[in-house]
Amino acid sequence: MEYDNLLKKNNLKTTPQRLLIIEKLHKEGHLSVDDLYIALKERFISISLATIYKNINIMTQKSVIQEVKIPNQKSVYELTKQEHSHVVCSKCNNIYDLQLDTHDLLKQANSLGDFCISSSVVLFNGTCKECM
Amino acid sequence: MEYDNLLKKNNLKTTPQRLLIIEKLHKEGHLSVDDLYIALKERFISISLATIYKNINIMTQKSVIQEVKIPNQKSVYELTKQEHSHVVCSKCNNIYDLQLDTHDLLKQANSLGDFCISSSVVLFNGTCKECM
DNA sequence: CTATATGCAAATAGTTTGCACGGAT
DNA sequence: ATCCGTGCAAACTATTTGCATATAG
Repeated sequence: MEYDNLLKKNNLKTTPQRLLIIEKLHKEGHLSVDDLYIALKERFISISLATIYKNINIMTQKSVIQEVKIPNQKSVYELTKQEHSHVVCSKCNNIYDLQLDTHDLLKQANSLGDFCISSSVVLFNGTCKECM
Repeated sequence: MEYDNLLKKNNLKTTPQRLLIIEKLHKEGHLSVDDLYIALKERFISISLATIYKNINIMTQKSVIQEVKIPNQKSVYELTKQEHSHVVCSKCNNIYDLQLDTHDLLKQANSLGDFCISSSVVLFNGTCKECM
């Protein structure tokens, strides 16, 4: 199990709770605090919301996971991976990953000369295939 | 005062509190709930946080203003205007507006065929002129 | 005059903290 | 054996709601 390593590398002890958080995020992609709480509750009936929060916080700090803030919605979390964009479907509200070339965008932003831009976060609004 | 119209158009009564919220946002650009509370408190000593929240909520609903969510920071609000991007300076944490051509970006996102993209929100991280 | 906004207090939601116990290394 | 994680309860912070009064139209 590679998740194990991911945790060890960051000096985080491997616990079943943490593994399940990571596993769920891996499978589902994007989950809110409540999503995670409900999901983990299925396997760990007495899990506490505090545990979810503590783990989200420490794993975010260690960049194992990261928060995705979305207009008009609760934040969700995802495993940290290669930089990418998101699409929020305005029908089903699902969130999808998108691999984009943001090179030109960064160049454009830098060309104004007022800023030294290092990274970008792009979020799209639209409709997904299933909802079209 | 044009703000007056902005409110009337949306069936919102013109109150000094609302005018000041709009005025502050116009001048300062991006303010958090607390920023606004502190700012309005100067003129209206007995203003309530509830008033700030109620006004932010209704004006957001009517699209007079809008929330800007930023990674690792409190949300701020701005007057609704032409679509634009934001730069967050990682030194001073100020937020700047940026007028970008996102045409290519949208095209790129649409060209994948999996989504029908209607709009984008772009946020840059970098350093501003003063902090360089 | 009527409808809506304000300010206060209370209620609710969301998140964090401290501590005793249990599990990982 | 030690350190860290978990779960619980309590604390705290953020936001919303209900109501009486005040103000805009």
